[in-house]
Amino acid sequence: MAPLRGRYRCGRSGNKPRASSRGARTRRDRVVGARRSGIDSVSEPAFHLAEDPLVKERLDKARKLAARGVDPFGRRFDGAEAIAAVRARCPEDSAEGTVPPPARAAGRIMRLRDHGKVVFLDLADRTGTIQVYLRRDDIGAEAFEVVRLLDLGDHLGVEGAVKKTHKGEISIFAARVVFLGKALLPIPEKWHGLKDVELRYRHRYVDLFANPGVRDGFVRRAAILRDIRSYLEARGFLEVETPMMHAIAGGAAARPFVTHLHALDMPLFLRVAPELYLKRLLVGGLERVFELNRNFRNEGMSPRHNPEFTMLEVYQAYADYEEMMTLTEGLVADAAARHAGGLKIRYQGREIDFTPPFRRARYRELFAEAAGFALDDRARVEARAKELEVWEAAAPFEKVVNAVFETLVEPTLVQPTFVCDFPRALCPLAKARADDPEVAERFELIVSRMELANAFTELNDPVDQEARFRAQVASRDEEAPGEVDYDYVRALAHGMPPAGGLGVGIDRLVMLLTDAPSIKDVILFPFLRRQGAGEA
RNA sequence: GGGGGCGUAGCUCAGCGGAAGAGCAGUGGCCUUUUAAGCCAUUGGUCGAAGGUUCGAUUCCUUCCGCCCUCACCA
Repeated sequence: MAPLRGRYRCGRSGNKPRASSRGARTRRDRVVGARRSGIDSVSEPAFHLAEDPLVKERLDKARKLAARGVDPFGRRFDGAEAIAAVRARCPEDSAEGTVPPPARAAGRIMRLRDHGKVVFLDLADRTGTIQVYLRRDDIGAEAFEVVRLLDLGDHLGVEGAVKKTHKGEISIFAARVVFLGKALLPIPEKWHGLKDVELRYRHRYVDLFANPGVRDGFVRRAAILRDIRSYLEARGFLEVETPMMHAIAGGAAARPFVTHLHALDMPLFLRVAPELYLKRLLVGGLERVFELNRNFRNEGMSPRHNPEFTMLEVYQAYADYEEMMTLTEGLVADAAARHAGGLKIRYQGREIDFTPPFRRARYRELFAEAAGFALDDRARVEARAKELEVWEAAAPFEKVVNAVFETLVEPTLVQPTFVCDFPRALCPLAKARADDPEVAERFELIVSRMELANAFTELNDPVDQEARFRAQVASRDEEAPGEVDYDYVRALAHGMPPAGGLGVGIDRLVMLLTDAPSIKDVILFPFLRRQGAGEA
C-alpha cells in the first residue's frame, strides 16, 4: 500500500508544483495495477479505496474541512483527560445547580444523534465512553459547520463542563471542539459490532475499537505478562533475550521455518525453542534466567496452535523438576487469582480449579488406568495403537506408547494435572530418574485437555547428551535437528549445574484466564492465509 | 492433507430454480436534552471466483479461493 503521508490535497489543481506531481506519480505506481486506470488526474493522489462511494463521501468532507482551514487529519491535542476520569468527576448525586469543573477529552465518535441545531455524540477513548452534548449556540455557528462534517469513526477533541443531562446521562457540554481526524471508512454496525470472525482477525484494528471486551482482553494479557515478570524477578530470575535465528534448530522436536542470511550466504532457522541458549547461560553462571518471547514452529494450525506463539522458559540452577512444579503452581495460581477473579475459574462453561497443589499423576499409571494394561506390554500397546489408528510402523515403541497416551489420557484431563515421569526416550534433554533409568524426570501440565507447561530436570551430562543428539540426528526424523549442536555439548562440558527447566505456553494460559476458545482470540494479529493481491 | 459447515450492500442478516431484500451506516430534508433518538424521501450488489446443468442459477453440480469446526500432524 502507498504511504499515507502527504496523500491528501485540499485543492483540485493549480497549487501543485511539478516535483509534487512527480511524487504523486511515484506513489501511484506502487498501487495495484488494476486500480490505476480509474485515476486520470495526476493532481489527484491515488487512493485504492477511493472508488467506494462511502469513502468518496468522506473524502469530500475531508476536503470541505481543509477548505475551512481545518486539518482533516488533525494535530497534537494536549491535556486530554482519560474519559473514565472525566466521568468520575461527575458525582452521581451532583445537584443541578452546581458549577462543574471543565473537562478536556479526546476520542473516537462511536454514535451520533443529530437534532438539527443540537448534536449528541458518544466519544470513546481507551478508558471508556462519554456522551458529548453539542449546541450550536454554545460553540458558535462556525464551529457547528465543522460538527456537520463529522462522521462516525472520526476523532474529536472536546472541552466543556461535565454534568448530567435532564435524562441523567453524564455528558460533556462542549464549549469548544477540535477536529482530530477523519475516518474514511465507516465503522461497523452500532448494535452488533463486527461479528464475522475472519474480519475480526484480519482487521483487528476495527475489532479492537468496535467490539467491547476485545481491548480488555489484550489489556489483561499485558497485565498477566507483567505479573509473570515481576513474580520471577522477585525470586531472583533474570530476564534475558537469546537469538531468534539459529544455525541449528534445536531445543524442541518441531519442524522449523527456514530463512537465509544474505551477508554470509547461509541458511538460518527461526527458533523452535530458546532452551539450548538459556542452558548455556546456566553454564555461564547466571543461575536463574527466563525468557518470555516468541517461538516459531512450522507445523499445523488449530484453535490451540499458531505458527508463532509466546513461550515462557525458566531455568533454575540447583533445582529439579519438582521445584519447577512448585514454581509452575505459583505462577499459574497467582495469575488466575489476579487476572481471572480467583483460583476457581470458568473456561468454556466448565469450572477449573487452580488451587495448589495441582493433581500429580505418573505417566505410567495414567496410561495403565486408561488403557487397562501396562505401557511396556508391547503386544497390547501395538494392538491398541492400531485400533486407535495412531499406529506407525516406523516409529520407535515409545512414540507409539505416547500416541496411545495422547489419545486415551490427555482428553480426560480437564483439571490441572501434572503428568510426571515420561519414558526417557521421549525426552532427549532430560535427566533420567536415579531410581529408574528408563524414566525421565519430566512433567507436562495438562489443563482443559491442553498442554500448558512442560518441564524437566535438565540433562547436564555432556557425554550422554552428545550420544542422544547423535541418535536424534541419525533417526532422520524431520522434527529432529539436522545436525548435532556441538557447541552446546561443549558448553555442558564446561560444567552445567544441575537444574530444573520449565516452559509455559503463554497464549494458552491467557486463553484459560480470559475464557477464550481460540488462540487467535489472544494473539493480536494471528496468522491468516493471505488473500489475493490488491484485496483490502 | 481428509470430513463437515459457511461466504448475499460498508456492517448485521433474510431469501435458496422464475424481476436481489430488511435493519443499521450513507445521502437530501425536518427537529436546540437525545441515548439502538424520531419522522419523510433516497443511494448503494460481479449474491466469494470460474466452469457446468437448465428455457432460466444467488439457489443445483464441479473446481478453485478464504474462514470456522473436526480428524490427522503438533515428543
